[in-house]
Parts: sequence; C-alpha cells; structure tokens
Amino acid sequence: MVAKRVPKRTSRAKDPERTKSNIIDVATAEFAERGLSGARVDRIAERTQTSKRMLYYYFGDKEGLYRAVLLSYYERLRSSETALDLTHQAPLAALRALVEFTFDYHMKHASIVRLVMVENIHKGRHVAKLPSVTPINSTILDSMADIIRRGAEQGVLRAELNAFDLYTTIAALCFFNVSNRYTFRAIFRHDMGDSKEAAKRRISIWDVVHRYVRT
Amino acid sequence: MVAKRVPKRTSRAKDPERTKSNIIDVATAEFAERGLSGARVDRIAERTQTSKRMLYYYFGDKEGLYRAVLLSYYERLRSSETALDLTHQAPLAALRALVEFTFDYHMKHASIVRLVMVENIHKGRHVAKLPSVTPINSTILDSMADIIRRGAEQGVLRAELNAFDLYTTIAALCFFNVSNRYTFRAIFRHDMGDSKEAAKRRISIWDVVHRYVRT
Amino acid sequence: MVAKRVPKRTSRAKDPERTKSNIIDVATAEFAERGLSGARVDRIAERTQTSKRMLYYYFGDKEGLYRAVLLSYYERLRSSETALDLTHQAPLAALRALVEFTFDYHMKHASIVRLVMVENIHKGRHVAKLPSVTPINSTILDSMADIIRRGAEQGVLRAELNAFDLYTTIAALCFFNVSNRYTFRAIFRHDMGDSKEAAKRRISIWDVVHRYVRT
Amino acid sequence: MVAKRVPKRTSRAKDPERTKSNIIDVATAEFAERGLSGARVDRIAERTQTSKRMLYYYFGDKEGLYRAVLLSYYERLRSSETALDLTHQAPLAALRALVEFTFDYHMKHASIVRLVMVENIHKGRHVAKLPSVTPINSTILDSMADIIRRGAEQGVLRAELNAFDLYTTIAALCFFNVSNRYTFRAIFRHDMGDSKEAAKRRISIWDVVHRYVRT
DNA sequence: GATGAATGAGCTTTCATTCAT
DNA sequence: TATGAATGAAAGCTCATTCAT
Repeated sequence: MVAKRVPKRTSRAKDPERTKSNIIDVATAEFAERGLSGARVDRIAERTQTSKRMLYYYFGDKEGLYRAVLLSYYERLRSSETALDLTHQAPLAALRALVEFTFDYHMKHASIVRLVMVENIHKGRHVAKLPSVTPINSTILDSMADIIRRGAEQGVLRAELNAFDLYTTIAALCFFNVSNRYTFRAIFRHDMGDSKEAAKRRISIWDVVHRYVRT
Repeated sequence: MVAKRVPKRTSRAKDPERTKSNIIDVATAEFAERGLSGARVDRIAERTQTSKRMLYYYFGDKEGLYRAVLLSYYERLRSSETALDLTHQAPLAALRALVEFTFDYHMKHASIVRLVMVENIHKGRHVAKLPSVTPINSTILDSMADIIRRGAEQGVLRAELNAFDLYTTIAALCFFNVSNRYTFRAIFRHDMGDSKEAAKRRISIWDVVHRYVRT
Repeated sequence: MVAKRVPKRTSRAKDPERTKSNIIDVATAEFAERGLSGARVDRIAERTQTSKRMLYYYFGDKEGLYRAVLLSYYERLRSSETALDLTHQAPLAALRALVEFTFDYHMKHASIVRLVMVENIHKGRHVAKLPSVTPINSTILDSMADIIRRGAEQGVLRAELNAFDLYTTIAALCFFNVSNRYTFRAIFRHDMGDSKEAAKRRISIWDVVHRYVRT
Repeated sequence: MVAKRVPKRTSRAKDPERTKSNIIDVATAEFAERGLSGARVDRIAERTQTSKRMLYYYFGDKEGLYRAVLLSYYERLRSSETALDLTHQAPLAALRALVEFTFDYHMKHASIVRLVMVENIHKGRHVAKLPSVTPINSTILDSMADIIRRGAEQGVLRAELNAFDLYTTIAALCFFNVSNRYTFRAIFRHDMGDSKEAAKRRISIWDVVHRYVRT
C-alpha cells in the first residue's frame, strides 16, 4: 500500500560548483526579469542543466536561491570595482574613471539594476540576511574618501565634499538611467537605453559631477 | 463553525465613484508594497469596503486594476506639478522650487516611487497601455524648457542646457533617495529615509543642480 | 505575459453545511485509515462531492481539516453519552449501561478509536488546540461521580471508588479491544474483532468492573 | 558556500552488527515519535553514525527498516518477560509480579507502546510479515495458564479464569495508561504520565485484577 | 563499505477568477 | 448591485530512493 518511489536515472555530470553556478546564472535572469514573486521555480529549473529538485537541494527554497543570487551579484560588483585601481590615478582622473565605470557597469548589467530594484521593493529584507555584504561594499566609500582627500590636497577638488554624499550622487545618476528607462520611454517618448542617447547622457553625468566637485 | 450570513457592509452607499476610488486606494497600497505579482486580489478585496466581485466588475481583472492605479498616480502627480506655477517665478527660484518639490514629493509619496519601480520591473508594459499618460507628463518638460529659456535670457542659466537632460538629472537625484533606500541601508548602514539625512541630502541635491546650471 | 486563469464550471449544489460535513466524513475515514501524515489530501478530495480547493477554503490546511475531524468526533461522542441518561437509572444498572455502551461504541466506531490513537501518536498536539473539547468531555466524569455517590449511599458500590480512576479502567478495557486488535491477532492468533469473541469479552469486561466496584 | 569534503565519521569501526543496531535504535525513536509515514529516512540517517546508503544496504527500504525495528522490540520484550521467572513464584505473587512488570515496562518504554499503536494503525500488516513473532509471544499465555492452574489448585484463584482473557485485561489496563496519555491530558486535565498519578494507578490496576481473579 | 550528489513522482497549498443566488 | 461559494490550473516544496566515485 505504501507506494515505492523508484527514480529513473539519466546519468549526468557530477560537478556541484558547476551545477550551483549554473543554477544561479539562470535564476539571476529570471529574478531580474520577473521579480521575486513573479519568478517561477519551474521556469528556472527548466532552463538549468539540472532538475528542480537540485534547486532545493542546494538553496533550500526559492528565497534561499534569491539570496544566493543577490550575494553572487554583490561579489561580482566588488571584484569589478577593485579591478579599477583608483588609488593610483590622479584624483580627477580617478573620479572620472569611477563615474564612467559606474555608468557603463549599470548599462551593461541591466539585470543587476533590476535585481536591486526588486530587492528595494522587498525593503531590503533579503540583503539584510547576507552578513558578508556590508564589508564588501563599504570599500567603495574608502576609495571615494581617498580621492576627495588627495583632490583637496592638490587643490583640484572641494575639501567640503562628503564621500557618501558624492557616491550617492554618482550612483543615483547612473542607476536611474537604467532603472527608470521604461517609464521614461512611455511618458516622454525618450529611450534612455538607446546607445546614442546613453553616450550623451554619460557625458552629461560627468559634467554634472565635475561641476559639483571642482574648486 | 457555521458562518452565519451577516452582511459586513456598514455603509450601503451606492456611490460608484466612491467605491472605485476606495478600491484604488487600497490597491495602490498593496501594489506598492508587494509589486504586481506579489499583490493579492483577496487581500485587496478584504481591505475594501466592497466585495471582490466589485473589483472585477469595475476593473475587469487584476491587471486592469493595476493600470487604474497607475493612471490615478500620474493624474495626481500632474495636478501637483501644475499647482507649482513655475512660470511666474524667476528662473533660478523656479528651478529650486521644482527641485525641492520633486524631492519632497518623492519622499512623502514613497508608495508612488515604489509603483514606478514596479512598473519598470515590468518594462513599462502597463503604462504603455495608458494613452492619456504621455500628454499629462510632457508638460513638465515644457516648464523646464521655459525656465531654461528665461534663465538663459537673463544670464543666470547656461544656454546649452537641455530640458530633458536637466529634468532627468533632477528626477534621478530625487527618485534614488527613496527608491534605493533599503539596499543602501543594508550595505552602507546609512538611512536615507531619516529626516535629518534627508534634509542634508535635499540641500546637497540643490547644490549639485545649481552648480550644474549656473553660468 | 501574465497568464490569465479562467476556471471552467461544472455547476454544483451550494450547500455549505452539506459540503463541509461531506468533507469531514470522507476525511475521518482517511485519517483513521492512514494517520495524519499517511492521509492524502488528494485522496480525500477525490472521494468528496467537491474539489480539493474547497478543503482549503473551509479548513485552511490539512491540519485544520484533521482538527475539524477530531472536534466532530468528540461532539458526536458527547451526544451519544448524553443520550444514555444515566442519572435516572439505579447505580449498578447505570454503570453496566455505561460499560456496555462504551464497549459497543468503540466496537462500532473503530475509526474513532484509530483517530484517538493517531492523535496520541501526535502527543495530543491537535486536541489541545480545540478549546471546546474539555468541557464536552468532563461531563462523563460528573456522571461517573454521581453513580458512585448514589451507589455508595445505597450500599451497592464501594465508597472509596474514584470517578476518574473508574472511568479510566472502563475506557482502557473497551478501547484496547479495538485498538490492539491487529497486533493481538498477529501475535496470539486471536481475533478480538470477531463477534463471538467480542460478545464474550463484553461480558468479561463487565465482570471485571463489577467485581471491582461492588461492596 | 562550497562544502569541503570532510568525512564526518569519527569511528570507522567496520562492525556490521554495531552499525545495524545503531541504525535500529535511531529508527525506533523516529518511528515511535512520528509513525511510519511521518518518519523521515533522512532524519534517521542524519542521527546515525553511518550514511543513508548503509540504511538501504542493510534493510532494503524504509519498510524493511521499520520491520526490523518491530522485530527487535518483540525480541527484547520476550527476554524481559522470560527473566521474570514466574513459574517459581506462588500464583498470586506471580500474578502481581506480572501485572506490575507489565505496568512498569510500558511506562518505562513508552516508545514501544507507541510502536505498537503505529503498527495497529497499519492493521498489523508488518508484524504479520515477521514469522518469528508468534512463537515468541505465546509463551506469555503459557505462563498465564500455568499461574491460573496452580492458583486454582491452591484455591487462591478462580478456576473459571481464561488465560487469554486475563492477559488481555492486564495488557489493556497497563497499555492504556501510556497509549492514551495525551488525549486524556487534553480532555480531562489529568496527567497519567505523572509519577504520583502513575503510582496510584499501578496500585489501582492490581486492585482491579486482584478482585477479578480471587476466589 | 561509505558518501555526497542526484532524481522523478507526487504532495500540500495558492491564486485569479466566476457562478448561483 | 452585491456576496459567499466554488473552481481548475499551477505553484512551491518534499520524499524515498539510487548513482558515481
């Protein structure tokens, strides 16, 4: 009377790391595209090399998978920022590099912008559960502070500048270009995603920042 | 255990407009809080003065209700902006008024910011179906252009300024403060929603804009 | 992209009480047969006049349904016991009536015995959540005490008898005959469910009780 | 996030018997606690010194393990009963010893009582598959018959007593105290597991039996 | 013998929507 | 117009079991 469950085998590769990162990649796309509640576990599983069962095996539940996606994003962002190596450039050049990198990074990785939006819709409930995220990200503020200090010493940047405030300004200008693209297109018939428009906006943003920081 | 059939309605006021706006208010909160797929029709109906049936009666389906919510938002935003009456103020004063209004409006109506985020997650699919939205919103660009023209004439604003670009800058800076509040708090331990922080940021944003536009 | 869910109709009777009690009947059988975790919601739904969805509509979840089943059992047991009307019979006759009723009731309603076993396996976690059960059941102890008091006054029952203790004895003897039937059959090749065996046991149990209570 | 492959085994003692009895101990607890369908193979494996594979290696499947648990219980019960050595005691003393042993054994080994309940829920389907159980257990009936015969000869026990019937009475009274503990607690606010209550009940049960058997 | 990774079937639950009254 | 009852489809998740090493 107790139904025996006999799994049929299909024989697949046994590389946990590969399996996990494959799942995360697919999940990133789905969560970025549809949000947390809009995402479908089945759809993620389908596009994966593995079965749905493995999502649960490795990540516990849908939310656990979502959290893993968030973490993986922040880790990648940090690596990219670190690679910029701002400390060895002249203050203004470093700042410009940071602005342009930030702009380009957001434009290129739209799905990440979307993920951050999704997470804000959820009031940051899930990032808050990733303990490793804070230290990862505050390094960017250190870089910012370093640029300002050196710039002030050399007389090319205003000494009153605040690192967090300046970073917020840059982030806001770059993020918005991607985040609000669709409503802006609908409302103003202006496509911020168009590459020509984007190029102009990139220059414009540097202009805004430059005029704000210079002495 | 047997639920006796006791009508829960307190007011049987058959006022369609009242009923509809009540539904929209409740729905706005729900959609802003949970997004389109996270929102629950049952939850909306529960918090309404009416029954679930009415919700379908007036708005067709969940998406129709969501669209109605979006439209209602844009209409209210327009009214508020119109009330500013920028044309009769000196260019710089008008610009500052607009910046501060935009900042305050977003801060005060966080649920609207969230709604816009939700709509962008859905790639603007639903605003696009609201034909009346475009004309509603492009008036703000006209105001912007008017300020720039007058400012340039009076020599207080740079003539090269572009209306759309400038408005985007302002919108980005103000929107971001609300939209990315939660991830910033988790990542930088900085609460952009705190009123003291907000007051400082408000000044800072005007500073950014001012330095950008002045001659 | 948002899949519209359009229910197809089959047109069915609209009698909530009927629907609910139908579900409870079917569920009683399933839970008694397989226990809480062994029971299948699908199987219950299948044998019902309604759909699976209604189980959740009325009872919340599987456990809620199980609780409703338990409650319904205790309510029916109470009615039956009350119908005995022990107070108007002579003490010994009343006691014998109670013993025989208890024996017969357990024999006839084996599924209820099984339900009580299931609930004890779960350490009474679910009955504990049924607030109305205690008052329902303690009336039997009152009857018991009344019989003992009257019996002692009339000199036909020992005065030292304790109501709870005596009831436990009766319950134990009657319950066991049904509850442990299967292991006894396997171990002793004796079928306590056989009607001849049962008839003998019924007499025997009254004999045990009688010898215990008489002066 | 990457689980490094560190073997958790502390003792690699390849002692099959030891391994098997370890598994059975853990499984006994799980099956007694949750029943057959409520038990989780994963949970059992976790609490074992070995891996899940071994569990299948030695017992075939979940049901095989359950059967092994049942068998192990009946074997232990027989040893204990045999150790009582009732044949060399005076009839009444022997009977009392048996009653008190039975009571104490059930109280002490509640998990065994639960296991028997579980098995009865499953209608004895699994004990029935254990061929060795019948002979094991009928020895207790032989002892019973022996006591009655000797007691009747000596004029201290009623000659009409039936071994099976008497044993059933004793078993019922002792078993119930453990088996129905939780529902009784919920219903009558009486804890049959409390040691004071149990001591009183132990005396009471002997009283019941004694009055039943004496001449 | 021993272990982590993998599997498919099936389980409980939820959701937007519509019918009967 | 209004409302509780009802619905099918599908969503998230769990389970006993087996493979590769």
